[in-house]
Amino acid sequence: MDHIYTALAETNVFQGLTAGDVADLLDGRPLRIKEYTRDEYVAYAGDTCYDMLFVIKGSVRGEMSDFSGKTLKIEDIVAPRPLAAGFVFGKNNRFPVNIIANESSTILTLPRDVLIYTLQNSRTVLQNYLNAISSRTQFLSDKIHFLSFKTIKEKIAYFLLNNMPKNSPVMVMKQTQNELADLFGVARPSLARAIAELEEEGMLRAERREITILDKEKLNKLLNY
Amino acid sequence: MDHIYTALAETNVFQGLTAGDVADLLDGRPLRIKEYTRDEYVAYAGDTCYDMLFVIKGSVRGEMSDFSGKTLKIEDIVAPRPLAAGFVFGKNNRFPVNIIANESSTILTLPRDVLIYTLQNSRTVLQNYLNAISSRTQFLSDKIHFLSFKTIKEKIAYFLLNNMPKNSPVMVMKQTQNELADLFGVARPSLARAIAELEEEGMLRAERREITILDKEKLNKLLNY
DNA sequence: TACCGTTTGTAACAAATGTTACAAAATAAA
DNA sequence: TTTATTTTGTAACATTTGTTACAAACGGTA
Repeated sequence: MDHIYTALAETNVFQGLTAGDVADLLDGRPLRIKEYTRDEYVAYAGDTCYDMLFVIKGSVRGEMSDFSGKTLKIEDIVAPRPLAAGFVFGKNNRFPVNIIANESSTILTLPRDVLIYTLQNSRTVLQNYLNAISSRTQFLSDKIHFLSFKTIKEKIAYFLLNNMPKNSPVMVMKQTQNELADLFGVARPSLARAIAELEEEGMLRAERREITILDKEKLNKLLNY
Repeated sequence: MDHIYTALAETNVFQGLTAGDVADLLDGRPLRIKEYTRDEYVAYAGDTCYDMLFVIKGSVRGEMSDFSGKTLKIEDIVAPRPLAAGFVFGKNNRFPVNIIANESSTILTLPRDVLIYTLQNSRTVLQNYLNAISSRTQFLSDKIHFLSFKTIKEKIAYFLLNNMPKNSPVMVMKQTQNELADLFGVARPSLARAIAELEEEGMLRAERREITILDKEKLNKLLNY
């Protein structure tokens, strides 16, 4: 069991506690541990989420699927990390995605009751847990804000204004144009064209990954309809 | 103070407790109560959110604003309701929107410490709070899923399949086409055209607010690229 | 250096959506 | 009922984005 507690202590939910602290907190509580082989389903989208899951070993992926089966999008979750922390409670506490093992993996199941017990008995874990799901809310909230921009130019403006270094108008992109296009949910040539247009309009100068902001005010105005 | 506790007991976070229970829980804790007049700012977007707020009386609105000021979108929050529950904790615990009073309103401030104390001392409140922010996560998650559909037809298909009555293929829309178009983030005539096309393709029959699903399978397929 | 795979810039054309406008139908009000 | 207002259906046209294709520029490697 020791390696389990050690792995848990490394997750964001138990950070600040030692493996020993975790062992004391959870000692005697009904935990389930299960091994999964490659491509085995850990949970199905729509399943009610009664327990909090932790990836103790290996990695799993979340696949968003739809009304008749085929997969859409993927997120990888590598040990040690909690899984679907935001879906244990709430009105519609169901997995939003299929969870599938990428390799042989170990999943720890922490029943909801045990989680509540733990949250009430460790102020640290409570804080961590609240931070974890709140961060998720904030991340999603930002994402929606971003998605609410209609045109590609607006998305670029928002992205640049948020990621620009503070001192200099020059920034070097970490991503390729292809990765950016995926992030924006647009086609790569469309992104290139939009950048070229912003360039023509004098707002920036772009040369491969290096972008220089020339007119910050004008970029701002793009975002205010 | 009594009416304060009564109002709190009516919020989702304190549901299941009587006003007396709430009074006992919070007795002696440092709560701040402040009155706001119409159009007064309660909080600015970007402000760090140290406390949990409750609208005790009146109503406020959240306005999303951008890099140079003008407002974009609005959500109304009517008493009694908590405000920004998901933004008290987390990495980026800042208000995502400006909060402005719609009328003369009363706001109760519950400092983060008091909130944590309360969560640890009332299992009911802990459960309620977790449910509240988890529901928010789930709501946002659904919203993103919805926004991830590219075409208007896909959005319609998703909306119909999710809101259709279980027994009958006929549904009567609660919203006008205009409201639906806003919800989908598209122009109203574009929505009407998309509905007409789905009709031509034999998936449904639409007559004003009454929509009959004719080919559920075909609608499904739209969502799987 | 020469070679090869990746990334970027660009163009022509197709598809989807927005914009504007207007008339018919439904609904509400007088 | 008549009248006014809202909602819906539709069309023509503009704008934006996607698709496909290809060449130039870049980066790594033999």
